[in-house]
Amino acid sequence: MAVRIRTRYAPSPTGKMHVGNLRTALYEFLIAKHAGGDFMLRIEDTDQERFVEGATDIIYRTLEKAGLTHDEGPDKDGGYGPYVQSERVKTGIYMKYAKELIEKGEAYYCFCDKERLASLKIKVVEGKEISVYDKHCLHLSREEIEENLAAGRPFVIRQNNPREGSTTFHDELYGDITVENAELDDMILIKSDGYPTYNFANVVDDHTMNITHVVRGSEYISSAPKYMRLYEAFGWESPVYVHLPLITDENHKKLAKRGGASSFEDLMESGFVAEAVVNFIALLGWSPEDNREIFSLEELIQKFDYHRISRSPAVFDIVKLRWMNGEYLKAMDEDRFYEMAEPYLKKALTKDLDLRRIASMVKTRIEVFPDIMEMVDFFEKLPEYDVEMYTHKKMKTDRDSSLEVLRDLLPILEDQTDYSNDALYQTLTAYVEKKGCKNGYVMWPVRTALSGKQMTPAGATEIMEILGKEESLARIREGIRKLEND
RNA sequence: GGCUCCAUGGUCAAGCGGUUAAGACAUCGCCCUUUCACGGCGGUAACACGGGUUCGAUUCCCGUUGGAGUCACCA
Repeated sequence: MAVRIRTRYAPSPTGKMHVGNLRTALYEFLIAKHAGGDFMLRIEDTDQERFVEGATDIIYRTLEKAGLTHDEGPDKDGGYGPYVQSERVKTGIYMKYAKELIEKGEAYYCFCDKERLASLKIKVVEGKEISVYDKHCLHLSREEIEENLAAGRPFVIRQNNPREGSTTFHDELYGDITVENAELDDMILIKSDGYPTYNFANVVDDHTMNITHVVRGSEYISSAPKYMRLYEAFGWESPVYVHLPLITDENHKKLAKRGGASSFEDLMESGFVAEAVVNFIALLGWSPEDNREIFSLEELIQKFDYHRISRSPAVFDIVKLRWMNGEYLKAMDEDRFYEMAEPYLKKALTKDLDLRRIASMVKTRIEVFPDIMEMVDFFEKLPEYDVEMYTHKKMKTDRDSSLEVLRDLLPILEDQTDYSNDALYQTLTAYVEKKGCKNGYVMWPVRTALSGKQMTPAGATEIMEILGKEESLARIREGIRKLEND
């Protein structure tokens, strides 16, 4: 009988969700959904000091926006609750299991104070300090322990790891990883405030919540052997572990927890669409069998095979994300695109213009929404520009030729009454024909005078139609003046 | 520094003993065009190094080098 796959995303509410966390959540979601299993959300808030008000909401919002709907969580009871560790603490579950370990001799009370612990620290290199606990309190007699406890002295509970032998843990991607037990520090299971540490709570919760696949960043790989010691001590079966390669910045360093634009929220604010970001991070560390790159969430669920996850770290390349976002924008339906583009259009344009039309012109030319502003601002006001812009080698234009063309065209355009795109196009091409030159020879200077830009979302005549006769003529006159004064 | 992991173009990556070593982004060039963009076509660019194993290594093993992660009463 097949075991139902259960994965969990277990963030700690300490701020924004960076893309590494999001990818972990995505993969857990994908692994579960690919197999028709359950994806649950568990909030790991055992560190009250780092707890950030509102961070839990960010997690909910991000997951929702990314489409990673959880089957169980604080807001969706699936029978394994509570799903928030600070609430689980109240049930006494962690202390119960810690004491079970003490009974078995696999853990022990430790009453060492900060000073003693600090004295254990060794300086390594570049000011780095490490400390390995010396099992001092392991040797306390039963009477001493009782006495300390009765006196209300603060204590922690430590894991009692052997110093001989070695421990091997298996990772689905990295294979067997073996370390000497002497390397295993007696990590703290229960803190002096009564809360469990991340490591301990993780093991207890994953087991009691029936998690089958634990997916987490590879920064946790070095603590995994200690987990095996815990599973062994409890006599529990270990879930499948899948450690994910790191996502790094351009300097190949682990993405900072609150790095600049590396959080999902920041990316949204920068004008990316959620689907594109999800698609992009899915491909950071995983690749499908074929060469496709654009995937909807549904398609990812169908195609995702976690055995194809890479083992080497990946650089978060915002340039490629931008490209992919552009692909999503091009494929987006007009209504949704307009809805999302509107705020940017309104910020750049206060005149009474056909924003819907401008939006569709801009749609295939931008990568992220804020690109719109710079692309359309010339409709509002002719920007300062250099006369050098009239010179273009491929169009075979220069300042003199442009001046000539604009001078010729001015009276013609003054007489023109129909300022529709079609009519204007006819007028200009008629002039081109008379002159016996290429379209660009005429269009380039006209468009330059109208926009003051190298790049516009539309051609010369369409810009004129949108600008209207009066404004168009004013800009052409301005162009002539500029060229004359040069 | 100890331990662990990683190593194909600038970046993401396919490859899982025999290939002209894919593809994408970026970059460059050409074409198209009412400029740019879009689109189309093409170019430059990679198996870190040294030993093995093998008839044959990008691929398997070892070492070197390089990079990263980790070594908290943080997760």
